[in-house]
Amino acid sequence: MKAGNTRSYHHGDLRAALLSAGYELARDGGAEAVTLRATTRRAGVSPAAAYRHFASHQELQLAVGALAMADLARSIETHQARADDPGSAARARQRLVGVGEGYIAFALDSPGAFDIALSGLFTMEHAFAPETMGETGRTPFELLTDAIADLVGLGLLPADRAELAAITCWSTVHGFATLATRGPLRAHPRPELDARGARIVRGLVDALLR
Amino acid sequence: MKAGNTRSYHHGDLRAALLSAGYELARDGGAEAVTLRATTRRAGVSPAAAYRHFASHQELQLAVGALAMADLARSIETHQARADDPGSAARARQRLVGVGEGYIAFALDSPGAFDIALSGLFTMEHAFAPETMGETGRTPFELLTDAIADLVGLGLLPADRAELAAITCWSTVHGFATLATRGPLRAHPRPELDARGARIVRGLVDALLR
DNA sequence: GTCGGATGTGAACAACGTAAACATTAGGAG
DNA sequence: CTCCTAATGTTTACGTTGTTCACATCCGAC
Repeated sequence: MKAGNTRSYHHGDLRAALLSAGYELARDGGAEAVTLRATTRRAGVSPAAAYRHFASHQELQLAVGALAMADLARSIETHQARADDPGSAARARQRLVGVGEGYIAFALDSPGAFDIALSGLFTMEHAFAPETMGETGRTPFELLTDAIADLVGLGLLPADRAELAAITCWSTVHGFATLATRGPLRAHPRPELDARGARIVRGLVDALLR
Repeated sequence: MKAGNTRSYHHGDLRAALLSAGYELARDGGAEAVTLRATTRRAGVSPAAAYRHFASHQELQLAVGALAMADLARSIETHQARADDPGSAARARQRLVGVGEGYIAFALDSPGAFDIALSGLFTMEHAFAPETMGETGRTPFELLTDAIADLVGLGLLPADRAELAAITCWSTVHGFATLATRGPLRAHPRPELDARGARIVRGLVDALLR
């Protein structure tokens, strides 16, 4: 079958088409909008067809969430790349700041994608899944632990506080992103949220590296 | 009609019965379990009856969430009361620590209730709603801002950093509670989560009051 | 006592997730 | 090339959900 011929009985790569359709639905509408029927409808296929590629509706949502998670990784990587200072200490610090900035920026830029990436029941295994990796081949969680490990390696953070620091960073940034997208802060204007997010991230990293 | 006579056509106080039934469903099962039909079923009433007291399914969930929010306020108040030190500075500090501890303890003790309290689309108006107040007549959000205001009044926190401190505290605690109940940390044993939560809260308050 | 507004019921509808039986096609074995 | 099988998509159906509308019942004010 020729790729792009949507008329034929078989689709060719329906799994990818469903993921793409689901991601579009998630972008405006969040996880709730990624219904099995709406997704198959958008892919021009009958509802039951999805069951040849996903065991259930939840698995479809999880797979779409993985797409979003990969975009989250890319957002983090972009913000990490902005290391003006080539010094290794400042660089390591910027790597951690970039995790927070990229996390928050992604949530504010595409709240629907952020929603489906994090709303689902992602477990700790999910934290290392290849399909959630960014350009550098690392998942969002790995980018965080890498940044922390670098700081420990440079003696900027005591090793026995590394794990707690990682959880604290993740908690703060995730909490702020949630409050700013789904929570009571979601009505606030975007520039204000950007400024607040930046101050929170820098303030937290400052506090941890002391 | 006599109260408690469930046989009569009219219920007496169906609104309260629905809220109570919905809260029970939420306690095991989270917000997702609070379906309109399940709630009316448990109250021994037809599905459509709910529409005499709530405009929609979402409003029912929101009202049940308010019940949970009030319990959250009570949990915070309980933890705030543990101020061993009568000194006013240590007391103010404990008020803030109590917010974090009570928040996390509530989430870990009754994740279903925590879910419906925070998952819904609560806006900033909701943050002051009377039905979400605890014993002291203050909502969770007010308990947080009160604690911060006290610290400012005692000169322990610069006034211009009060708002940012409030958002940071909320973000961190909310993020940790989310990660520990719905997120990747949910499999971890309870005592470990308690210890981590306590360390995060104390560490954060220490960092802020410097 | 009667009547009106408030409150609960019943039946119906569209949308959803899911399963089972059936239709169509791709791709390898001969 | 042909044929067969496994993979993939369709159809139909079922139960559940939120919601609406016409109807039934009851409380309380007059």
